[in-house]
Amino acid sequence: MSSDRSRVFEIVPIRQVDVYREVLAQLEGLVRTMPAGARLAPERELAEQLKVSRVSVREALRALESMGKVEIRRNTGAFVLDPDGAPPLGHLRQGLQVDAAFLQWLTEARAAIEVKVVELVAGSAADLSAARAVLERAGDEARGHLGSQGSLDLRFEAALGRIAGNPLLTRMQSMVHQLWVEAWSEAGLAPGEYATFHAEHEQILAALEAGDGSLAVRRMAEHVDRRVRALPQAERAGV
Amino acid sequence: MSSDRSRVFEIVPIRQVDVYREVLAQLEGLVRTMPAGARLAPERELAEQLKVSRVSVREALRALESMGKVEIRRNTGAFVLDPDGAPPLGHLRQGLQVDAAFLQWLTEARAAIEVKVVELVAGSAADLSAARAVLERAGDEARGHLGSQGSLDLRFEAALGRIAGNPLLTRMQSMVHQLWVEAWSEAGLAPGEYATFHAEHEQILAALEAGDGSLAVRRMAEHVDRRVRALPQAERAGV
DNA sequence: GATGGCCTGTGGTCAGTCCACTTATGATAG
DNA sequence: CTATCATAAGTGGACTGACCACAGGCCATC
Repeated sequence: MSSDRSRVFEIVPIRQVDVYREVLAQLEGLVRTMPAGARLAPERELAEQLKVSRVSVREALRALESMGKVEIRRNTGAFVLDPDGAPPLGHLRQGLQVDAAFLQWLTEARAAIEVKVVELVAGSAADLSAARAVLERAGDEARGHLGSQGSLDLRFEAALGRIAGNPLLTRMQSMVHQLWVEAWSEAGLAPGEYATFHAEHEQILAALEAGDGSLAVRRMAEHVDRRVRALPQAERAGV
Repeated sequence: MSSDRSRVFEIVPIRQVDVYREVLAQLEGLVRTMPAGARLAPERELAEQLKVSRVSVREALRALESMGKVEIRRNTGAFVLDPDGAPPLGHLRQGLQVDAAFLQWLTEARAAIEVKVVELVAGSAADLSAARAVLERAGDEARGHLGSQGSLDLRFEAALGRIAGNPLLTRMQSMVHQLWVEAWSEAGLAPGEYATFHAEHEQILAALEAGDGSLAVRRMAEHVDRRVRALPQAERAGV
């Protein structure tokens, strides 16, 4: 063969690019430069600027949407979502049904996150007033109209998450919280009496405010763990 | 007006359903019943069965794809993905660039997960031989050709994750690991000498095998934490 | 048995069209 | 002047029908 010549003519595989992937990449970059809530250009305009068909733009937008990066509102446009908002859970939930085992797993995952959050907050000497405010307000709401019962429990912990100042952890916390709400409602179980949670939250925050980090960590661990033990026996069978 | 009649004819808002959403929901259900690796019906066929256009099917498939539930191979078909495989990270990474702060956050998140994993394994008296096997093999590979250096570190922990038996935690661990690999390579830093990691892993596993859970937990916490302290000074500035 | 051409199935892409709804505009009635 | 209600423009949702490029199997040829 002419293997000597192959030194001169470099043979290189031709990479096959999907148009919609290219569009997706560009739109991802575009979204990154835009503030949350901003509106993207209309599909037709994007298609024209990118010199592709509307179909390709739409497919890319669909992908962006299910990645949780934009929200597409009919007849209105595509809007950039807050990265710290509700995350997409499809992958985490895939193939898992809400039974007693799932609630157990979810509790363990939640414990992992929340305990770390408390640990970080304790070690940072950060301003706790935001958490204090949330806790007070949740208490008031619970004593008044007991409307939004379930999520009250999580708001305090979300506040701590923000204080911890770790966006990665905050987002993972947000996933777990969302799963938590969905799972308990799907299982048809009440998450429990908020009054109890409130007292426990109060103790956790008190420990943090007193500067006793390890006590706060221990209390949070117990706080989350108490949920599993409170599961009805009937549900435990369905593993 | 004839407000008295409105008692008889119940007026109810017409819910606006997006076809592609409906298709997505059905395909999600379909995928759930199929084993990983199985192939979905061709787009044209799905479209015909669902009585919708191919466009709508394609948009739903795009969404499924970016949710990490299926893989679409050109000219070949859509295949069901393993839920415990590589998860989509788009949302977690959105808006965050890989700098020293990010590596710090990532380490904290990883610590949260790994410590919980060890805790669960310690409390379950499960069979540790799989972890032992991975550890030995990684050691051999490291001593031989030092090809796949970085990920060796994570394989042992992934094995522990599987042993822990919490799919939710396993998937979150998988996300963190994938982020870890990407981040270190993007930052252009070597994750470190595997020999050191191996020794630490050995100690963790030894503690588990000896039944000393709290010691194993402590060692894993230190193991992960050591990474942050090892960050080059130059990188620390770029917060 | 190996090679190379051919056919079919399949995903990728496009242009063009129509529809339903949101929003803003502006005319009209009070 | 205010309030109300048609009207028109803008926009996402959906469909049709077509064409392309490639993977994989089939088959005749060498």
